[in-house]
Amino acid sequence: MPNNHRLVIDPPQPFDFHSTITSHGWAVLLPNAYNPETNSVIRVDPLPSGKVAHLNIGSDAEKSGGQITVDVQTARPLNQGDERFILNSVRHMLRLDEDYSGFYKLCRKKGGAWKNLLAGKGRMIRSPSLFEDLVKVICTTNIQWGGTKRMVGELVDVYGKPFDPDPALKTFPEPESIAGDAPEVFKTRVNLGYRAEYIHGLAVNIAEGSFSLDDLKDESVPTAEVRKKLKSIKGIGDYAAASMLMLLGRYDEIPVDTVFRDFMSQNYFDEGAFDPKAAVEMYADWGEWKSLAYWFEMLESE
DNA sequence: GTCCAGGTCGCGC
DNA sequence: GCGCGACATGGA
Repeated sequence: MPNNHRLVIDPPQPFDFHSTITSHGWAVLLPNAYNPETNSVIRVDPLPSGKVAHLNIGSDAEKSGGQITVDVQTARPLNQGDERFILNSVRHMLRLDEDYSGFYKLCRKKGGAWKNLLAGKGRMIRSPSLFEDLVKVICTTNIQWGGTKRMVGELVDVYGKPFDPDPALKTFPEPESIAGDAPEVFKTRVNLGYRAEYIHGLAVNIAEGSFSLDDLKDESVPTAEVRKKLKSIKGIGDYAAASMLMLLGRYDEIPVDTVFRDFMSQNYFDEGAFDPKAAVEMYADWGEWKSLAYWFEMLESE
């Protein structure tokens, strides 16, 4: 008999739940799933106690600003440590502790459509763990979105921990789980193409402790150093590093990829005249908020 | 069948 | 520091 438990979080103000979970594709990359009817994100996660939990992260209010609800389902009752872990995890995913006042200040100054962001937009959903975000970002390079979903889905299916009441639902793999297979075996169990050795290598390095994710999370470390550390990971180049920096809450660098090229070409350049340096330069006055400004300008224009 | 994707690597200059 | 081909895989 599964155990159900509801956790409630009061978000900071302003806060737009729907904008946060739909701010990019992460909400539909396994183990995440988006339920448009309830406007919630579902996901399965391992807990410190060893249990596996099914989370339904939603917001009770129709409008932004409402309480965040986390409906947790587990095979056996949660203990306090698990509960705290889930709350921290959701806070991290939704970036409830990130300060956007500097960004909003610039939006107010710019006026016009930028004011639409003041109602609590600007948050981009991320994964509970940096390993998951790194793997997912690597899986967005040199491939279409459908391919990203397939590869991430295979990883979850083969290396994730099943959720007892419904074993088809699985967690995102721990580095140890992937590192437990030899690289040759890993390659045959999931079809990741040339990315297989990048992801397996990263998992091994993290599992062995030779690559520390804590350095990346350290807010006192200058962005240039974090960037360098990110780029030392095989498979993480300029675009992926800039994307990871965004997920880490550092917005000084714009990820230049086909999405950026297409958006900028269409809106700011004559046919075929796109110039990446000039395009990036257009966001110079956003200072430490450049990539966030670009991203939400693009979302708002859709 | 052929092309190529939310790029990156490793090489040669 | 810059240009360029190779890169696995499966969907378009």
